Amino acid sequence: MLDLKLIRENPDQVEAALARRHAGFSIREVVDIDQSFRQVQGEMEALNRRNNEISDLFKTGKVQGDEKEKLRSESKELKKRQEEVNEEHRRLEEALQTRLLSIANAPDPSVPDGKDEESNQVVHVWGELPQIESPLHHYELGADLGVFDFERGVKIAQSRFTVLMNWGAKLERALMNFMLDSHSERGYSEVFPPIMVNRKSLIGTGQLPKFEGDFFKCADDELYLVPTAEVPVTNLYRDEVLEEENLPILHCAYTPNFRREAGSAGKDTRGYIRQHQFNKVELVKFTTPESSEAEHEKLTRDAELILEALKLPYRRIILCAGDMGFCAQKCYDLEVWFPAQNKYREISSCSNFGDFQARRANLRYKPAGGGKGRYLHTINGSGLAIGRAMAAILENYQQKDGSVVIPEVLRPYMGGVSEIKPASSGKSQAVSIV
RNA sequence: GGAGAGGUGGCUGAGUGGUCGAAAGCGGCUUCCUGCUAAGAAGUUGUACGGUCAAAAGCUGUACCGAGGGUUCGAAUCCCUCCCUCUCCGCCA
Repeated sequence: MLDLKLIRENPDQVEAALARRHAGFSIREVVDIDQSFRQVQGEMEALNRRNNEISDLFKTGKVQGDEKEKLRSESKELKKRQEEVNEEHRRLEEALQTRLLSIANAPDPSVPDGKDEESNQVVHVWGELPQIESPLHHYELGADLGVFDFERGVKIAQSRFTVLMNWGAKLERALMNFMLDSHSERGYSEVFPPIMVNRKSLIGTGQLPKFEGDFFKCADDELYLVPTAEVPVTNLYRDEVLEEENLPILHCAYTPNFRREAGSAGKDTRGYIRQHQFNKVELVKFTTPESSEAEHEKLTRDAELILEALKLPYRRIILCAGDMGFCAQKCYDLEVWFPAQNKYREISSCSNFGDFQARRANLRYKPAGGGKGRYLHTINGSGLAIGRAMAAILENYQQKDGSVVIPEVLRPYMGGVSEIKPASSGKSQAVSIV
């Protein structure tokens, strides 16, 4: 949520910043509503004041006889008008609030211009692309290795649900543990939150009210399956005032994530990279405004270190203003190399939200030098999407015979197994080369 | 699921329909005092949104005692609805 005062005082500046998103966000309406809202509030307060005066007269016993009746009827009269004014006030407040909640964050000045992904810029590229002759897709390899069972996933749930079998299940778990351990060592404290959350939490991190149809919602309870650990973890401190000396707070969390993928029809229909349910380790930071930029860089770097440890070729791109998510003021995507697709695909998205989420979720801190609570800054990023990491490993580590080498850092998490092989029976086997 | 208790300021906790933004204690802040630590004394201390002001301070208005309604000139206090928390019982990994 943008600062209403900022909008009120610098409407043109805010409007210009939002225009960079090319998404039709306009604050003109907000400015108008705000103006009438404050006017009506003035009227409402005047009525209240008079009413308070009247009851004060009764209180001090200064009125008697006739006077009392007169005041009573005046008060009744006031009340009628109050009802109308209150109704208007309420209506305007709600309108203002929903408008404010539906306006995206203003892009940071360092974010490049552009309308869509065409204008995203490569920041740097890491790793050497593997030389593989006619590489197989991860889902082809995975089917032979017996690590994915796509058909049964559909049978027991729906399309875009996949069952991991055997070494697939183990690899997924290995990735999860490896990532959590790595981040813990780097100072992120681990959190394992609820994976169902209430509406307030989703409003706090910006998914609602604008993206209502994107999430799975329980029919009989006001609860949603989390689309990302960002939601429960960021909302941990909702409506709290933290101490500056405890900042920055760094958390890492594993959760499954659930997304309806509305609007993705036809995209990535094969394979494991766009699922309704997928696993992810998320990094979340709470910082002061002064340090958020540096912490954002560090967090992005922490995500990259996972890719480097797995020896997966990747590149970092900075999203242009038009391609950034709703809440972000600045965002880097990490893209990992998929040999069979012959391109880089997103595996992590690391965003600085400034005080946008903090304002929504009422996340504040008390400055060390004293003074009023200030909104803190929130930053988060995937560290990493586990399913995509697994798919990338299958493709990048594939051998001529259809076997797949396990990245070294994962072997301790896989019982020392260094390679998985397809078997004629269709069941995968593990071979220890060490 | 059944029965009961309760939601008040950063925390604990009192509160008779008006003098209650709300006692008291703790904590926080400021000052004083004792050579240090600790203790002691006095004062001060809610938030939001408006108005005034170049701005801050100050002053000032309104709202806020879980949420929303109702009764009343007037509600933390009475009534209704909802939400949440806790305890006991049942069920359960």
